[in-house]
Amino acid sequence: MSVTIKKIAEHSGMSVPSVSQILNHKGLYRQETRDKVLASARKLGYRPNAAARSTRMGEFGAVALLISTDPQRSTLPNGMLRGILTGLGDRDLQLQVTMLPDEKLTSEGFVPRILTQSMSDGLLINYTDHIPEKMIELIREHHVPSIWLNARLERDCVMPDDIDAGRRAAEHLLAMGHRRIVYVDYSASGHYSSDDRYVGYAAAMAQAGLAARRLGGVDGLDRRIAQSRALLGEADRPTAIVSYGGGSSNPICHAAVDMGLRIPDDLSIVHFGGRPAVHFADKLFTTMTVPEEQMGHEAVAMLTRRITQPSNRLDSLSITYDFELGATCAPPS
Amino acid sequence: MSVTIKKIAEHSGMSVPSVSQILNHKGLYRQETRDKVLASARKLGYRPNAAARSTRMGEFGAVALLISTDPQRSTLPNGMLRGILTGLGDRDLQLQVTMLPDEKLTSEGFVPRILTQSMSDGLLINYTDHIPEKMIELIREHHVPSIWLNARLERDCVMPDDIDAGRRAAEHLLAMGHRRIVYVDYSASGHYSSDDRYVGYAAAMAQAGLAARRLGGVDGLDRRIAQSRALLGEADRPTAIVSYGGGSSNPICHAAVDMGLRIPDDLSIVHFGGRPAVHFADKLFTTMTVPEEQMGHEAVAMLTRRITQPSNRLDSLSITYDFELGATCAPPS
DNA sequence: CTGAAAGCGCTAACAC
DNA sequence: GTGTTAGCGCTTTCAG
Repeated sequence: MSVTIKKIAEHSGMSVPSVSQILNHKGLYRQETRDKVLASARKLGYRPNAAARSTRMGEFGAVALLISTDPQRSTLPNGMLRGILTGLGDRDLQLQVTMLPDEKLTSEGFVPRILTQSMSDGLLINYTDHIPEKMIELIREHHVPSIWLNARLERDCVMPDDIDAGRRAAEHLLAMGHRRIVYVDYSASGHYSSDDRYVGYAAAMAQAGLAARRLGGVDGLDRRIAQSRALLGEADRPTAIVSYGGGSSNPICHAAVDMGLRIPDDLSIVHFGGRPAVHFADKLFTTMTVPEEQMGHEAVAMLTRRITQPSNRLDSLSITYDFELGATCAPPS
Repeated sequence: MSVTIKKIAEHSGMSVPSVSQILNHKGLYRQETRDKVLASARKLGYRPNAAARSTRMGEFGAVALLISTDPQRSTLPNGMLRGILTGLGDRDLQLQVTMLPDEKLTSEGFVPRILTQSMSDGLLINYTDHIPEKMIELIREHHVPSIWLNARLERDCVMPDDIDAGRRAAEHLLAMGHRRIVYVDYSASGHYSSDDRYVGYAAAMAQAGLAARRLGGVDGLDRRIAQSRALLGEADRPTAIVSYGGGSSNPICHAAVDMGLRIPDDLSIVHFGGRPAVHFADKLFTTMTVPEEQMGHEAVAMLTRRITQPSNRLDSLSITYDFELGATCAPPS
């Protein structure tokens, strides 16, 4: 059926090992013989069998990306995917993608094949949700080099620097002269970034001698708008918002517009988000942009280091956010 | 280094093939022996080597997903990924993801390994951009079962039914009593869906004895808003819009709000989009939702059929959009 | 310069 | 019931 080295050997009148050598640019063969073999290979449409090669070489030439099953949220940020794919491409590695069941739906004890078999040279684990303890144990036992993304671990982990980002977001507004700045977070994920961004924001506020304040914890768009409206209706209403993300900015913006407050003239907003940055009406949000692509890239770099030196655990890497200047911030009126 | 069947054989005092048989629940061995072998396997932490198994079996247990490199747009719709991943999971297949260079950046003639080597049992090709002719040729020559997504081919292809969706979007508005309905499309992708959605819309308009009208072809958010504003400022301004997608709805909505037109009271909008549906202010867009997950699922089903019966080319599959009733449509005032 | 021999980890067929 | 033999496609080593 398929074209093997053996067929090329027969076709070109050479031995199997010779063909292998020539196809891999090894050995000291006459140019004439090389050409003959290469011609046969091309003519027959030869494609090396990766599995056989892996078997022989003892490596797979592939790494796996484990993502959690989350019906709602974006499970695989495209920037990160791009970063990973280009990073792997440079090293001639393939990417295998597997969904990891999260804590809730692990009832039936399903374990993905990637953890029960040996089929990749390393693991990239995008830890956005709650992976069952059992899975984490399995990953440990697997003894395959692993790098975690978006987790908060001492070693072998790549994460965005949310504290720094929170601080810089607040500092941007403080530098413009804002004093009453509130942190709004309507996400309900429980991810550590929620707290970290607040911590950074609060640190900047403290340094400026100002009180920090955090809003959120309300479910449903209507109730979020109502809460935002209450905030903006206060006597000493805030002049600026640090918003956890798009889902938090929307209720705030809608409430503001509804109350006749203009953005950015009457209310400034900095928020966090992925690429590409989003708009509010015709205005680009001033955004602390998650360095997704770079995270993917760095994760691959770390993983390949761990693959070549399996014993060396690596210090985790914090990646700073990009700051994207939009049109949703102005000095307070 | 790693635990092989051979080590289990030594540890349990059995032969290599016997261990293999027992691990694969084959042969007629005594329960006692089975237990002995399984115990050894567990104790040593055995993980079957997938590459060796593939070599022996002549199949890879994996399919590849080819996506195009597009820095801007979402290259891998998450719904589709989910559909593919769950579909493959049911058949115990792995997913390999590869980026395919698009027409423009193929100058250097880079060919991904997935096309030069034999390393998957089939290909899923998400054809959103312009893949170089040379790549398509290579895919043909590869002789590996392939299914195309989002392309418009007679065979071996899964696509959403854009014509039907365009028609249904218009019909929804017509049924509410709208007569002046305009199709707005600010996408610049040149994807066939642009035209197909219009064709469906136009067909519904024609059937109602009304004139179809198409707006778009303008670049930059400001100019789009300006054009939208002009449209809504006309004497016989439209009372409803069928919008190609979020990027087209935004300028329209912004212009409407700015001109004091309320949505949906003064202007109704139906648009096309992925999941989850998006909001305009506090209102969910009435949306024709791309059946991403189902497309992924069906594509896998078709691909596995082609893998088991390689000669049988399959008729392409059109998948109907889901209709999601939002709050952006109302009868004309 | 080239080919014979050996082996990667695994499985199918067939002895005994 | 279990072990022997053979072989998947490929690469490495080494003899000639």
